[in-house]
Parts: sequence; C-alpha cells; structure tokens
Amino acid sequence: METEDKGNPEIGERAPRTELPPAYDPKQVEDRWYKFWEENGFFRGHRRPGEKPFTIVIPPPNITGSLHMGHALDNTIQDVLIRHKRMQGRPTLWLPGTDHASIATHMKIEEMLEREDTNRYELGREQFMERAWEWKRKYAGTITNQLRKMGSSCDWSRERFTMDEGCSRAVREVFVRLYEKGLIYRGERITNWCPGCQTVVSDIEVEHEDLAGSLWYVKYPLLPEKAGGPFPDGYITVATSRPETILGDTGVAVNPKDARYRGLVGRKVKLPVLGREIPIVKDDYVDPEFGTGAVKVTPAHDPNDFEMGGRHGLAGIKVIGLDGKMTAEAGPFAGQDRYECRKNLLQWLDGMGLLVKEEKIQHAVGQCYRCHTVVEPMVSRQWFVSMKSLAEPAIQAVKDGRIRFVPERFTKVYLNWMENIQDWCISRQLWWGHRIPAWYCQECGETIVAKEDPEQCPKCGAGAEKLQQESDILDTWFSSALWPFSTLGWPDRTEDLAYWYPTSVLVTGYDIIFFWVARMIFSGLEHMGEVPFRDVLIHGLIRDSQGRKMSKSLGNGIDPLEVIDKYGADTLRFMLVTGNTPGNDMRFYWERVEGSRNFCNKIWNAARFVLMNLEQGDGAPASAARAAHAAPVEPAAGDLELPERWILGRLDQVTRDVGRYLDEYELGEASRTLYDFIWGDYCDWYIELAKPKLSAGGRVADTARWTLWHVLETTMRLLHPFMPFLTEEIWQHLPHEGRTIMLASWPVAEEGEDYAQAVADMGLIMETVKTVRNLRAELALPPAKKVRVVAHVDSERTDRLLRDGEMYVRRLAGLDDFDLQNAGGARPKQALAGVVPGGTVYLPLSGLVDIDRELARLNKELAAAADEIRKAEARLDNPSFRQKAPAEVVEKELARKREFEDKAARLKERLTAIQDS
RNA sequence: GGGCGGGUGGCUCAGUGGUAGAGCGCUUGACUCACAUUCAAGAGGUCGGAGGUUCGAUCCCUCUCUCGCCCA
Repeated sequence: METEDKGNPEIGERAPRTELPPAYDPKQVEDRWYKFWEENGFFRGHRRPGEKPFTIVIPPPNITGSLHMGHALDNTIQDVLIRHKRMQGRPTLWLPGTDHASIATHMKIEEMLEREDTNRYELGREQFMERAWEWKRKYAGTITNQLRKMGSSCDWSRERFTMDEGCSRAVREVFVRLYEKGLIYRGERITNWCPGCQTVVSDIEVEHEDLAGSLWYVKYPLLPEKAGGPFPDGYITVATSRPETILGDTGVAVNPKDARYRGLVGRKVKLPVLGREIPIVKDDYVDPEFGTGAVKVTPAHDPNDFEMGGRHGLAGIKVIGLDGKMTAEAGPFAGQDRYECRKNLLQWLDGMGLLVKEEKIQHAVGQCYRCHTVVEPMVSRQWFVSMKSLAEPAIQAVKDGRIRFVPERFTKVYLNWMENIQDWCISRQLWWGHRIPAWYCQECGETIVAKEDPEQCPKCGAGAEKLQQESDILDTWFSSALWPFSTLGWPDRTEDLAYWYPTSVLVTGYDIIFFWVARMIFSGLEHMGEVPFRDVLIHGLIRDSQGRKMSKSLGNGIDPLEVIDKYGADTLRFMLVTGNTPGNDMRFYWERVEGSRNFCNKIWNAARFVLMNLEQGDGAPASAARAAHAAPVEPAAGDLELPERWILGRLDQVTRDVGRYLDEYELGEASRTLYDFIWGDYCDWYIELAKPKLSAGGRVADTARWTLWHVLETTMRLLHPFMPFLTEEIWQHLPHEGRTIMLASWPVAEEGEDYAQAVADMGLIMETVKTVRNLRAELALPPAKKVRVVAHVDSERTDRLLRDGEMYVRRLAGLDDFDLQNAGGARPKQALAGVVPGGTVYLPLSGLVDIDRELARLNKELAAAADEIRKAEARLDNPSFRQKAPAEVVEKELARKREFEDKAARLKERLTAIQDS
C-alpha cells in the first residue's frame, strides 16, 4: 500500500480554503487526519520478508483509568520512533492493547458493588466476572480512543488485551510448561498479605516507607535452669515494633558472638500471656547493636524470622488472620483487630510489669503499593515461580549486550535486582484475572496442572465433578510478561511472530523496570529462546510544577485530554518531548504548553506565508487539488544566491542532526534542533530575506519561491514524527508527492555539499543587520521609520558581501539608503557607530549625538573586546598551548584574536573621532 | 548501609575537553503587508565547594556539601 496509488483522491473533499485562518486551530485538523490515516490503513504493519522490521509493542495501559501524562509521554515517544522508521521505509508495526490490571480493576468492581449495597460473595464468581468484562468493554475503548487523540499510529487491527483468548492461552501454556519443568511450585512461604486488597502481593508490590513508630522493650521471664544464672531478675528483654506478634513467638534469638547472652543459649523463656515455653537460640542474623541484642522470633509473621525459624526448627504459629484480626491462636486476644490487640496487649504487659519502656523510632513499614494499607507478612500456601534458573539467561542477555538499556545507567539497576532475585509469588486471592490452571482431586488429593480443563483425575480416575479448580488467579504481571510474544500469536508459530519478534525497542518508565521489563526479558528468553526486544528506552516521570509526583490523592494531576482540548495534540507532544532527556523526570508547566502552542502557530503562519506566495507564482490558487502536481521548478544551481545557499546548508545540517538524534533516542535534542531551525533560521531570517526577492519578481522570485517551498516541505517531513497533525495539514496544502506525509520519504541530507562558506558569509550579513538594529534601538526608532546608514569598509570580502547583499541589509535593517563607501571617505560627524568585521557602520543623526551616552556605549563594547583579546593572548602566549593544542584550535584562536583586535581598533578610532569633534 | 540521578542566568531546563545556551519572566521600543500565540533590542551566570588530570575543565577523576530516587 505504501507504494501504490500516488494520487490523493481524498484530499479533494477536505480541500482547504484558499485562505487559511491566521491562527492554527487544531480542532479543525486533528480528528479529520486521524480518521483519514486510520481508514486508509496507513497504520497497518505489513510484513515484507527480507526487509528488517521495526517493531514496538505498547506498554498496555490499565483498563481502570484513563490516559495520564505518563501515558502521554510514553506514547509520544513511541509514536515519534515508529513514524520516523515508517517514513524511512522500514516495515513497521506498533502493536497496541490494554492490560486487565487484576487488582486495580477488581477493586473498582468491588467499589461498584459496595455502592449497590452488595459484594462479590453475594454476587458469585461468575456474575462478578461478567461485571468486570462489562467494565473492560467500556473502559478499554475509552483509553484507546484517548491514544487516538494523541495521534498514536498504532496498528489497531492487531489490538490485544491481556485476557483475550490468545493471551489467555499463552498464560496457560506458560504456566503448564514452567510447572512441568518444576519452575512453578506451590508452597508455604512467608508472603505479604494486604488486608486492604484481601490478597497476597509480591515483594515488589510492597513499598517501604519510613514512618514514625515505636520500639517496645518487653521482658520474657526465664524458666529456671538448674540454679540461679547470670540474670538475677530472671528475665530476658526483647525489643519489638510489632508487639501483637508476641503471641506468635516460638523462640528468642541472640547473636552467638554476644557475650551478654552467651550463658542463656539453650535455655527457655515463658512467653507472656500464652505461657508457651520457647527456646533461646543463637543466630548470626541478630544484630547485637539493635535493641537489646535479643530478638523475638515469629516465623509465621516475619520474613527474617521465617528464615531463622527454618534454621532452628521453630514452628510458625499464625496469630493474625487474613482479615487483619487475631486468630484463635492469639488466646484472649482472638478476634481483635491487629492494632486493637497491640494496644490491649501493651496494656496487659504494662500491668504485669513486663513492659520495660517504649522508644520512639523511625522505621520502614511495608505498605501495599495499590492501597497503601500496611501489609502483614504471614506464612501462607501460594504459587511461586522459581527464579534462579530463569534469571541467569536474563542477566546474561543484558551483560553481553543483546539487550541494551538507554540510558545505560539503568543496566545496573536491572542487574542488581536480577542478581538478587527472590522467587516470585504469582497467586492472588482475587477473581478478575487468569485463574490458575490447577485442579485438586477431591478423591485422592492429586494436583492436576493442565492447559485444558481436565475431564478426570489421571491418578484415581475421579470425574470432573470431583476436580476442584484452584480459586486463586495469577498476578497481572504474569500475563504482561508474555506480551511481546503472546500478542503476536504465541504459542502458535504465526507468521507475525516469526517476522516481528523480537521487537526493536521497548519504551517505558523507570518505575516498572522490575515489574515488567525484567519479567518480559526472562519470559522471552525462556519461551521464545530469544530476547523480547533489543533496546529498552527508559523515560522519567512527569511531575507537577512543584516537582511532586502527579497522583489522584493529591489531585495535582493534569489530564492530557484537557491539554489536547485546549491546545491540540501536537502541542502536547512537542511539549513533552522537548527539553527532556532520556531517563529524567520532567515538570509540567502550562507556560511550556503555551510555548509549544506558539511554535505550532508559528509554523502555521510560515506555511500561510509560503502558500500565499506560491499562489502568486503563476496566478493559480494553491488549492490542494493541484498542489500534488505543481511543485515549483528547481532553479539552476547558479540561480541560488547567498541566502538560498545558506538556508539549504542549514537544512542539510538539520536533516543530518535530527536523523542522528533520533537514532540515538535523543528526542529532546531532535525537536529542539527543529525548533531552532524553523523559528530562528527559516522564519526570522530566510522568510524575511525572501520578501524583497518575491517583490522583485522574475527568476529571483521564482528561486525564492522554490526555496521557501522546498525548505518548508522538507522540514514538515522532519517534524512529522513530533507533530503529525499539523505537518500533515500543511503538507497536504503544499505541492507534494504521495497521499500522506506519514508515508512520505524521510529526508536525506545531500552528500558532499559544503555550505560552510555560505554559512560564514551569511553570518556577516546577519551581523551587519543586527549591528544596525542595535543602533536603531539606541535611538528607540520605530521599525517603520526608515533610516540612512553609511558604511565604511576596508575589507574586500566585506565590501563584496555587503554590496551583493545590499537588498537584504536594507530590508532587514529598515534602511531607505545604504551608502557603502570605501575606507578613505569622510566619516559622518553626527552619527552612532557600530563595528562589523571589516568595517564600520554609521547611523547619521539629524540632531546632536548624546556624546556621553555614545561614549559609554562604545567604551563598553571596547572593554568587552579587550577582554576577549586578553583571554586569547593568555592562551597564545602559553608555549605548551601552541605546542600541544591541535593546529586548528591554535589557528582559530589566532583568528579570534585578530577579529577582536580589528574591532577594538575601530572602536578606538571612533572614540577618538567623537572626542575630537 | 549500598547504588543512582540532579545541583548551569529570577524560574524551568538543555548542553559541550577549546568563544556559556534556550524557553518563560524582566527592561525598552513597535499592531512592520505570515504570525501581537508576534517582531526588534537589552539586562542577567566566577556552570554547588575543594583538590587532581590536561596546554586548556562547567564537561574527565577524587573528595565534599546538598536535594531527590531506588535497593537493603
């Protein structure tokens, strides 16, 4: 499709007004073009065997929310990359989709049920799922439409969902494979229970935050050994921040090197309240510096204690239940909430004289990253993925460069985590998600793990009705880990999978490197035998103007849709990409949005100017219908004058730079380069230079017209990945080839052209203009006021350039007379003077010159020049500089010195002249 | 405790081993026939501190202060 049909039938209907409105209005443009692109299938990825594809899979947004700034940034980056490659002619695929977000969605549904005064248990699992699917149908569409608003050029025909049939099949396949390899197991381990979400969560779903808390010192009575002992009071004191877990203690531990307790090891203490007799053990884990150096051991409710318990054969006793309330094991405190129990227990201990003291401390408290409830570590029977053997190749792939993190520093973050990885708890006590494909035989107790629902127990032959499926579901990330290949058809060996996998780059925020990136890497390697992507492009977070994370609870989030509604998607995209460096956070400022909007408008108006003048070329209107065929004729090389050679040279440079920056993922630099070029070179200078040419008519005007068009058309293609809508709109109005700028060719810089001379020569003209403008500003002359300027020039080059460029200087500096004299002539008496390389320009005054003011101004300039001369001399006088610095650097320095000496001489001459008169 | 990132003009941020940049803000002037969502001119920085490498350091190295993030 990319190659066929060069014509552009559609454009007729959307043919624009001959007169474009003076301000760019994205609302008139964006939806129209998106529809055009999508309906014509321009986003589709087409396999072209033999050609190297460029593939991106989208980080699937949650179906719970709507697009936030993070998504906006993430998707803008991806769209820039994919549009760039597509224009370069690579077969490209950007595969979109959404994530079922198990916990988050589950909670939303439960909230909904609560408002209906019911709950999931009343509703039943089946009904609950139906409600969740309803939700999905509603909100997945919302978010994908928001992606469309952003201009994302995803292949919607391949849209996927983590719980669709294919992805679900992939999940089962993976589960069964890993189980059969012994890499998935079910076991009793310490896990993080979130009483808020009513499920276990994995280690990385727990956030540790330093909170104010207390350390309570509690005395445990020592049971008598034989006689006496070193502790006359017969107690050992332990410190704890969670007194309620005392009820689950099965031991006390001390460091073996700790002399204070040496004699106590092996003895027993009597647990307060319950009176359980528990041993004192020695363990290297215990830090003698912490608390009293003796710690209570609660294997069922603390990860470290769980380990210790294992080492010393201490049983785990669960005293806190899944509801956050104390269990029957808690004796008199059974049924109390864990915090209620803490309070009451402390009171009891105090009453018994067992509470020594309370110490205020700051300590890390684990909280659920979803609901921020304090998680309760507790032993439970869960499903785990054994990580060691999976991590190994995932570490290797990054170490040997098959996967590259950009910026590079994130490599270490990844490796550090992978190298210290723990087994991954994948079961969740929720309903919305992939139900674990395990069945328990009610007859013989056999566990059956299978891709297809089993008909009977393979061991005892019991029928399906005796087989009860595991009620838990899988961690959401278990399915997103498979995203790069499950979305391409795996476990089937589809052509898509063979062609597009591995993907080229994954674009995501640093906050989900562990959650997602790492898991995709080991999953891809394990199941595909190949990395899931070559590059991982990491970006930062969008923060509010005070640098705070945007969050719902703070209410400081900015809705990207609001920005798009007010300013347009191109504005938002450009704002997000510009001035941002990979991996760094960025603050959101409406001022920056406005700046970006202004740039859009600037481009729009430059285009209006060009279009107006193209019309005048042969008298025909620049209607889009004829635009496709009526490109201006390229002038002969000899017709290109200095401004043309200069702007074409700059365009070449920009083309090269933008391409390089994009290849290096330096999107911020690429967009800034385009901004500077369009605004600073094309609009501020070339358009102004072209104006006198256009009014001059003839070949000069034709050349200017061609250049205006050529540079604008090329620039629109360079800018298209960043601002898809605006560039398409303008491009369609301009003479162009092809149906859409999306599929137009990416500009390539001319090889071997050397524009250095043109850039230098034009620089002199520009400097002269600026010098005159400066003099005008001294007098506060209105721009419309034309003045006469006399120039005394004693350099052949300057003379030639100013003579050839007289028209430009006149126009740009607002002159009605530019009197170019050779060095010998008489200097104007009453005049302001300014120095340019190789000459001096005078702005004669009708009245008197304010001598003091002029002296001050000239002296200031002289001082600046003298300063530069001094710096240059200091360097040049250093023999080792001349010896060791590269010749060109020395030469540059010499030229610099000469330049400022020339300037200083002219300023001095002028100062003398003023003082003499 | 370990690791990482930031500290550059009033603000927010780019950037580079060899003359410090931008946007916004500020000052002055202008509705100049593409654009006041604009144009022109200007003020404003010893590039956190100390040492080192180098002919030369804002940039590389070491230490240090400070803010932030991640991991334990």
